[in-house]
Amino acid sequence: MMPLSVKLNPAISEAAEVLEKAVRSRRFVVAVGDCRVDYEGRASSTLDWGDRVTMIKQDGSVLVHRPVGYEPVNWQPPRCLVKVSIEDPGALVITASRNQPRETISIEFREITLLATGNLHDPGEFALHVTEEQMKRAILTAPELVEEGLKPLEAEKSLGEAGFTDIYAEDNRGNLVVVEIKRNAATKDAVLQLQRYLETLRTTVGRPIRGIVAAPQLRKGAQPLLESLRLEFVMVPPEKCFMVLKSRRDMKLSYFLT
Amino acid sequence: MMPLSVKLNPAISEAAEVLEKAVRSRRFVVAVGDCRVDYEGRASSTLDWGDRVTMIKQDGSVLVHRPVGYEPVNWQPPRCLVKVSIEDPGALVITASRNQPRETISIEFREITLLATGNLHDPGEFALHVTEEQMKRAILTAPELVEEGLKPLEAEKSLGEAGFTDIYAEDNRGNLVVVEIKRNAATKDAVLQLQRYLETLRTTVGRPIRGIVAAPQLRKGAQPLLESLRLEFVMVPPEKCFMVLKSRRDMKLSYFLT
DNA sequence: CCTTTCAGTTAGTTA
DNA sequence: TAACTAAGTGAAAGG
Repeated sequence: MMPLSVKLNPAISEAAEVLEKAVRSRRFVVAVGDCRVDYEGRASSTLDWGDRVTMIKQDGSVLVHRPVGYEPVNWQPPRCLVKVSIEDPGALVITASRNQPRETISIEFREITLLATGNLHDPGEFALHVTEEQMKRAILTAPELVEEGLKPLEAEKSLGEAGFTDIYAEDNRGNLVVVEIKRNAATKDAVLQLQRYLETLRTTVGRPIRGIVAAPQLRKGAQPLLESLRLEFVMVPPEKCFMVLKSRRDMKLSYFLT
Repeated sequence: MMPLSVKLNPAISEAAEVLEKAVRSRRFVVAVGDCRVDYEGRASSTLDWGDRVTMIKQDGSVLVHRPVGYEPVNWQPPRCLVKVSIEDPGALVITASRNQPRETISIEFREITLLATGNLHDPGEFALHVTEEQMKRAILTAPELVEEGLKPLEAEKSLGEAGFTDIYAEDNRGNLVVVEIKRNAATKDAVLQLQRYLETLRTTVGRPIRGIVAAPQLRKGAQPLLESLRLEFVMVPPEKCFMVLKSRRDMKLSYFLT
């Protein structure tokens, strides 16, 4: 990778110079130091003096991280305008703003311990397996994951106002079946969503319709609701979906190999 | 602040030593380098080689940031177990795992450009203003934000199964009023939630009941639903709430000062 | 500990 | 661009 420019305990004026240049040429910045942060936008916040890690990313994202916790305490999303200035002598201020919504954070440093800037080269592909989308593909590929004899008619049937069903199918006794897929334990909300789909469909379709929640698990609180609405739950473990997708990939592979 | 220990382009073995010690004594770690990441847990993911910034926080959180985007590409929440090991010579691996749910990420470095460790001292207080809670307090303080003559009866009236209303009030014609507050543009969901409250209330209360969504804005898609359910929308800008809370704070202050 | 709800949610997809 | 929905959502509050 390209070498980083690293300054230890730079003077505020020197830090400003380096930062200014890095921001202008859209380089990555990591700054560790004693700062305070103000935010004004959808809400507003203040954060008093303390040691934090600030990152300015190559797309203009700005993140301020405290020494604990998963989330940044303050931030600005990609494509914001970053400016560097010296307000008082001895006070370096980074301002990051965007419109729509109009938001600004300003980070004021009174001491910078570490300032590293450089170009990070990251071409690596990221792949996340078994999302809800993939569960749907798996069920469309192998409907027996939900029920033997299930025949998918449409994925994502539109119901106008009410939204989209995950899977719209037919069982082997001629009932229509709406399948609502969740990759996590299904909540009441999932059950209510399915119910809304069914209500909408029943106003336009004369045939009997079943509603099935397909998920790895059903939340305790969702069980009574499910029963009272006469809906069904089928456990579909993500691993099985993964196997289906994997075997499909393997088939494809063998198809190309033979 | 306590000085950072900073290594530039350390050998993998030296980096492992420094990291191991830092993790053991729960110090903050920032590492910039060429790595790949695997994750296995609720889902699973792989990330190929590239330059990233990895932080290990003092509470055990682990974050891997690509050079773009707000979110970490991989992470582990606070209180996970972090281990450092050398797998192949020239390959440093950081493993972070937790139970409940059982999850692991492993970060394999083949090159480390910058390794900084130290104790960050961050006592600064963080204050976020005008949350939904504060909007509620503002409306309870100044009900005219919603409607002239509105008299709050209860905040958070419990409706059993159906949840809690934000504000339960009475208008100047003797109607009951349920106010649903959103700090952002109100969605269909907000309208449906309000509708559920009203349905529940109407089974037990004989008086006419109005339902009002109080929010800075109403989402377009929520408008027809609102009308069809005969509910109302009142625009309540967060700035006005902020002013009400501010003036209340000022009053309190003057109360203490006089 | 489990469940519910909110978030300055962010991010992705589609009309 | 706006709206809608999922997320390895995370975090807080309540039972």
